[in-house]
Amino acid sequence: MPELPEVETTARLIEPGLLGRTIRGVQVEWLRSLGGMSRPKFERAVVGAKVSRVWRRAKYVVIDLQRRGKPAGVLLVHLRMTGRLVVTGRGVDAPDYNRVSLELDRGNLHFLDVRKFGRFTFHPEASPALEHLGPEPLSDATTPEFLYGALGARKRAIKPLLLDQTFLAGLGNIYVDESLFGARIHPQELASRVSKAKALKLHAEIQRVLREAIVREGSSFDAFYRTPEGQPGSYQHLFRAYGRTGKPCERCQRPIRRIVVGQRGTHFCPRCQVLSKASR
DNA sequence: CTATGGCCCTGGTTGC
DNA sequence: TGCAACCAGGGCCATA
Repeated sequence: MPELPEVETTARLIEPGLLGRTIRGVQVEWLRSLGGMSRPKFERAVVGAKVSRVWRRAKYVVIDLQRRGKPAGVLLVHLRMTGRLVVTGRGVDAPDYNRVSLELDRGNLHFLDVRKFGRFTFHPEASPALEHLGPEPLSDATTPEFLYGALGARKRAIKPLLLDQTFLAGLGNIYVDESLFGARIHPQELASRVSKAKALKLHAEIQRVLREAIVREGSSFDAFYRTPEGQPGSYQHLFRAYGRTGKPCERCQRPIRRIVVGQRGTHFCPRCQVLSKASR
C-alpha cells in the first residue's frame, strides 16, 4: 500500500510530464473518487488551469494549479491501497481501472484505482485540507528529541500511534513494522513507556527506512504498486519484518511472528522486540 | 484521550 | 474444475 516513499516516488516521476501543462478536459469514470464534489463543479474548477508544481505532503500527491499566473487551488491525490497516477501520451487509451483522467495540452494524467478507495479531489486552498496532518518524518523540524517528547505524552500502543497521521504523517503499515523492528520496540509497547534511547533509535530507523525506500522507488508486492513508469519498486527485498511471518529474524533467528494490533497485520520478532511488563 | 467496530471496494486466496 | 465465502487494508465516522 502506497506510503510516504511510494507517494514521493510518484510525485517525482509524474512531475516532468505535468509541469506547465494546461488542463483541457476531464474524464470521470468513478464519481466517488472526487470525494463528494459534483462532476460539473470539478470540471469548472480544473479546466483551463495550469500545473505549477507537483509535490508530496504525508501520503498525498499535491498538484498546484494556477490561472493567469495566480494560485487557483490544488488537486490532492490519496492513493490509499491501490491507487496509481500515470501520465500517458496523447491518443493513448486509458489504462485499466481508470477512475479520473485529466486531458492535458500534451498527454493525459490518469488516476487508476482497482479498489476505488483512493481520492482525487480539488480544493480551492491547500492549507485547510492538509492542516490536520502531523509533522513530516523526514523534516529537519522533526528531531529525535521532538519524537521522544511526543511519545512521552501519549498513553497508547506505539504502532497505532505511528499510524495516526495527525501524530506523524506518512507512515503506513509496512514502514511502521520495519521501523519498530529496527529500533527493537514491541508494536504494543505503550508510547510513554518507550525509553529515551529507544525513542532516539526509532527516529533514526524511521528516517533510514524511509530514505532507503525512496532511493529504491518504494516497495512492490501483490502485483499492485508500480511506479508511474510501470516499474516495480525494489525496497520489498529489504523487508526485515513485514510479510516475513515464520521466517527467521536476521538478528536472532527466531521466527518472525504475525499478530493483529489495532486491526492491522503486524510483524515483529518476539525475541528482539520484547513487551515491557508495564505495557502488559 | 483512547479503543473498537463498521464501512468503503475488488482481486486473489482458500475451502469444499 | 467451479464457485462461493473470505480477506486485506487507510482513513473516516459513530459509539463507548
